[in-house]
Amino acid sequence: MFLPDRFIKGDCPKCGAKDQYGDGCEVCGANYSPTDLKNAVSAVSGATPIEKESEHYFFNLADFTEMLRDWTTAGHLQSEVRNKLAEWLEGGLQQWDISRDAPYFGFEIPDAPNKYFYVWLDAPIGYMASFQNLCDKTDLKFDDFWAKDSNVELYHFIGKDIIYFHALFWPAMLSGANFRTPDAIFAHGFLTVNGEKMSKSRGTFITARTYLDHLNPEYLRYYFAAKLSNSVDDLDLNFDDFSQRVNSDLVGKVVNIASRCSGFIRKKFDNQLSATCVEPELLAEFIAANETIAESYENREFGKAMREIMALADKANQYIDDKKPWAIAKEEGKDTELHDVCSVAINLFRILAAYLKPVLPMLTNEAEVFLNAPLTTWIDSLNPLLNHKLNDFKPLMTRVEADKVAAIIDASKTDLLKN
RNA sequence: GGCGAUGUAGCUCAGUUGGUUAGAGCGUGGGAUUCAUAACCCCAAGGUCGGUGGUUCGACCCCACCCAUCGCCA
Repeated sequence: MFLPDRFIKGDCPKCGAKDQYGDGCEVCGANYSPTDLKNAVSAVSGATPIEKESEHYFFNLADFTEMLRDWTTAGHLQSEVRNKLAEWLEGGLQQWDISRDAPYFGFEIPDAPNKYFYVWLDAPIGYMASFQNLCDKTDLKFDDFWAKDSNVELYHFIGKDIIYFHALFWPAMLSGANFRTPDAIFAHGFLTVNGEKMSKSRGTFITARTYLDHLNPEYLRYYFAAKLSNSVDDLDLNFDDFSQRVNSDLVGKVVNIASRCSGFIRKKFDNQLSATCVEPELLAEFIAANETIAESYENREFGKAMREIMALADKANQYIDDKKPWAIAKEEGKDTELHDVCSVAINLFRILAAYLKPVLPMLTNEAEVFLNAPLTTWIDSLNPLLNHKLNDFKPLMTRVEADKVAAIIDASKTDLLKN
């Protein structure tokens, strides 16, 4: 394989320091070419590199300097990303080597035997190809989305390691080919596990498949949402925090609201909600929150959205605690009050379920069954369920169990041995 | 090595244009309660806001340098 400078290590040709990279010596500060290194080896395989002469194809990125300077500073990028790209632009854009010699994978370059397109040239084009494939099967029109004058919104969600390909080369490629450019590139950080990089040897390299074999995906969806912001910060999956957070927020708070009131509704009122809403102000407050929650979602401040929703869940539990339906139930002639209080709580739960739907579709489906009412729209006006028949409540979500988490880690270690 | 970021309570994270005693959730300790999947409610402890200088009447916030961590280097 082709070895970039830093994948070649060896002894400094000037001071003889060992284990130096191919571009410069960290001991004496000398700069040199990787071919000057003594006792050079591949940092990847340890093999001795050989020199080959090869013709390469280049993308003349510098031709797009002005276009990129405008595009990268026009609100399409996060500020951290913009700063990073400014570095490249200031240093002057170099030609981008877009060919690789066989053996390589992907697409062979036409009329250039044994030469292939560099993977990051064709990978984003694959987005368009996939979409064309979809267009072929539906009524969608490719040009409506990708033509220069398209006003459809186009976003890419990527990891921070591939920012350059999507925020620098990709807009230049699209521009050069006379296609529209993305409205925005959203970069996320990396996922760490228990504060460390995922490591196969430590058994912390966890695949989605392994996770799914043991735990409900909604746990992870919520945990990620609760910790995600619109920055490129890394995100840590801390299993202790994960279990506590999910159990506390989803089971202890949100589901608990329905759980603790549904029994009264079922036993005393045959699962029929009250015909009147006795707390219109409280419900209005919950509904008013839809604006800030929606704004947080829109801004990709998912953690903020989850905090806002959980604050409402706390408020709902406080309301129940304040009214004490279990005490009301023991008093003669207070059935109406009991009915009203529990019905308010169920309606509060419904609003929370609607807010959580983007993150927890399965839980929301279960809630819809229980509520016997669809949550197909964003709740932004007062429209409580009144005189409405519920289905019997059954546990909407069970707690994260410690042995399941341990099983994931064990399975991850076992998977490693198999490979 | 160059560059970009990150560093706030035991854990995970918020802190809007610098402005009184720095916040939340979880965890911990205490209390209350028993409707609820030992859940919920109330109270409390706990932080030299990575370090050192600087700017300012005033800095978690601005500047410089340093340390640690992460990433990128076509």
